[in-house]
Amino acid sequence: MGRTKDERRAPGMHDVARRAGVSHQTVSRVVNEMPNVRPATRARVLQAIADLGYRPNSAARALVTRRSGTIGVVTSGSMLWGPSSALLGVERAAREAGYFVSLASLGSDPAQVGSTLAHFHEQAVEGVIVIAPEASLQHVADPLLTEVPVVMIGAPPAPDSAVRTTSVDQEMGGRRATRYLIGLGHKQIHHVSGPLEWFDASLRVAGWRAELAAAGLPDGTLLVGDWTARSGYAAGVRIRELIHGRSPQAPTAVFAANDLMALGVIHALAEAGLSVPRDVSVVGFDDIPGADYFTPGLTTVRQDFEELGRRCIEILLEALRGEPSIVAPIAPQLIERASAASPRD
Amino acid sequence: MGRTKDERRAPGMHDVARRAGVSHQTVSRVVNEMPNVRPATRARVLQAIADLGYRPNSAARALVTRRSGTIGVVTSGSMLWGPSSALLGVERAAREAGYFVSLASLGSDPAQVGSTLAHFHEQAVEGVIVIAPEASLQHVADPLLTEVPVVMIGAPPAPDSAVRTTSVDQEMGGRRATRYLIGLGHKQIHHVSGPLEWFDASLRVAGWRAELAAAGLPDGTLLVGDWTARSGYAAGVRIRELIHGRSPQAPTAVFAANDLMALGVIHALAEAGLSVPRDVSVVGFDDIPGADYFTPGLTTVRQDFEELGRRCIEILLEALRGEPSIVAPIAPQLIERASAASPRD
DNA sequence: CTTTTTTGTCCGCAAAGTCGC
DNA sequence: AGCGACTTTGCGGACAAAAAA
Repeated sequence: MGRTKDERRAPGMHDVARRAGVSHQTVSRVVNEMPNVRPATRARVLQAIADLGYRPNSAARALVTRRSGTIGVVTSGSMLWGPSSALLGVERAAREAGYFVSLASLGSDPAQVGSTLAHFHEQAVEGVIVIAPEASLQHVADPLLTEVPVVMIGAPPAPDSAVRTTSVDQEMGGRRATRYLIGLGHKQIHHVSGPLEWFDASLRVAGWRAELAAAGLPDGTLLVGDWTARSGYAAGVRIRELIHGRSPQAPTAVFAANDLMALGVIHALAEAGLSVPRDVSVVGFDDIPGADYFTPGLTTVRQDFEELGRRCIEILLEALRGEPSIVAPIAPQLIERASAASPRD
Repeated sequence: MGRTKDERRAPGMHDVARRAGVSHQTVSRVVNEMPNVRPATRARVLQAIADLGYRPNSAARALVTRRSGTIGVVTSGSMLWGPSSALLGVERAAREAGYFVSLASLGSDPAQVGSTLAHFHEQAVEGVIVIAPEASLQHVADPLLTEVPVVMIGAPPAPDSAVRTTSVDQEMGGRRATRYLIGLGHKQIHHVSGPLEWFDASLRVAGWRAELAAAGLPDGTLLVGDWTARSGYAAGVRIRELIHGRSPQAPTAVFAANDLMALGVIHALAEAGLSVPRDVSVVGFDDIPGADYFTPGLTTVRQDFEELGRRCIEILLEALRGEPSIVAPIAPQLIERASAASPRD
């Protein structure tokens, strides 16, 4: 019921075979680029395929090969700049590799996690990529692990787990941002981090700490935010209070774990008459669109999500072939703009 | 080859049938909730399904039903806030409706369009949603139209085409922004638009014009940008020149077609010592994350993408059922913040 | 004994694999 | 080497057979 019956069915191998005067088997061989087909025959088949506009039916193929040709991508529900860019990169790379991409976003509801996996399982995805770098989600895909390889973006490598990972080197990002500020002469560098359950967040914290220690500087104050500009603003308010109170802990520079929070920090400082970078330097993370036109233009750390996506697929393919993967995290890049400068005193 | 052979195959209907002491057909009936199965039998089957952890094989089902249970979503390659939010909304709604979502992004390469559609065709998607509201892409999905319904987000309804559309009412958005500025007492209101090939862009222009006309105000100047902060900055530079030149066309307010461009405009103005909103009021569009912490907080027009996604799927389902759709565009909402105020003089 | 459930058999779907010629 | 016949995959549909009413 439903469909009009007169829609002529798409041609099948059989139709192609008849038209080319061969058996459907031979068509299969041609399509799958198997050897042992005479060039002349191959040409005839190819011609017939072109004539009929034949397209292999992926359902049938999936049925018999037990491979769906699709990979599942799980994203956390929040469409922040990072995750959505990573998604795009993954999609591109996947399609280039000839895979379909099935998307599923994750609500916070844990029941949804189960249904999402069931979803993928049902669809017989050949691999899963998780773009949800929260520690709490580290194991979302584990139930599928016995069946298909899982690659998780942004999670730390876990040698004991079969989950493969890849990421931009967040710690290095944190180090680069911090080192840059140190290089400018800053000695009190605070950090506004993301939620510490996010790997990215805690790694950036680690990088910040490590670099301070390496330079022999005292620890700065850690202010924990939640990636939003609002939380950055709240941190900024605390920072400006420290400064106005001439606290010994008043920073001359702030490293924010993403650009949105950096924006909030700058806003809070500006509101109190503090100028960036004259009074306080600020470095962000991500290089979101528009960061170059914040006031002032934001010095930040950029991640190459295209590359991340590509590498992610690469690793997944390696896993599918049963090969090991070389895991070299991607180096992020510091983008110098106007929000950081040498301290005044 | 490839897989280790000892992985025990997933149970099939047949296994379930044996375990429940019925035929595989009965299992099918239970699974598909067909009538004419005795409750006792149904229970036995259900039990067997649970015991074996049986999951219907979607490839086989797709093969025989000729329905894949997936819908294809095409997005333009740019992961701006709008499109990616819409994508998320669509995905949520689709999965709630029991569909898989297959994602394909579009490069600018027209050849890619073809391969994308082939991709979807191959996968036998049951419907396609296009999130690529550029006029140039209006017909990307046409080749598929004879086969499956297509819903296009943000395109104007085309009664002659089988493509269904839904959108946030962009013209109304443009009107609301403009009316708000008029209400504040502005008489020279310029507009920084997106590329006019984008429906959203030209509709916002239309709304701006219409509202100016309705208020009996002269046309403002139209500056065409490309959605980026950089282009907004360029427009801002022209605007500040007008103001400093005391041109009769100097605006007291600017309506930017997205927040990023508004950011650029503000940046250009601030650079020249012009204060927003004291010297010039600015209204944006989208309410991107962080817009509330721009300096000043950006007055903007917000679109409900969740709702958009939901409605999109709704329409697609209606199309699938052969029902007509009521197309009521979604009303966007003006968010008042600090970037617009009454003009000084 | 007829009618109405309920259940099972056979076939098709569109491709791929094995073997044999 | 180059090709075709037969079988397999997991599931749903049409119809028929069996069971219940």
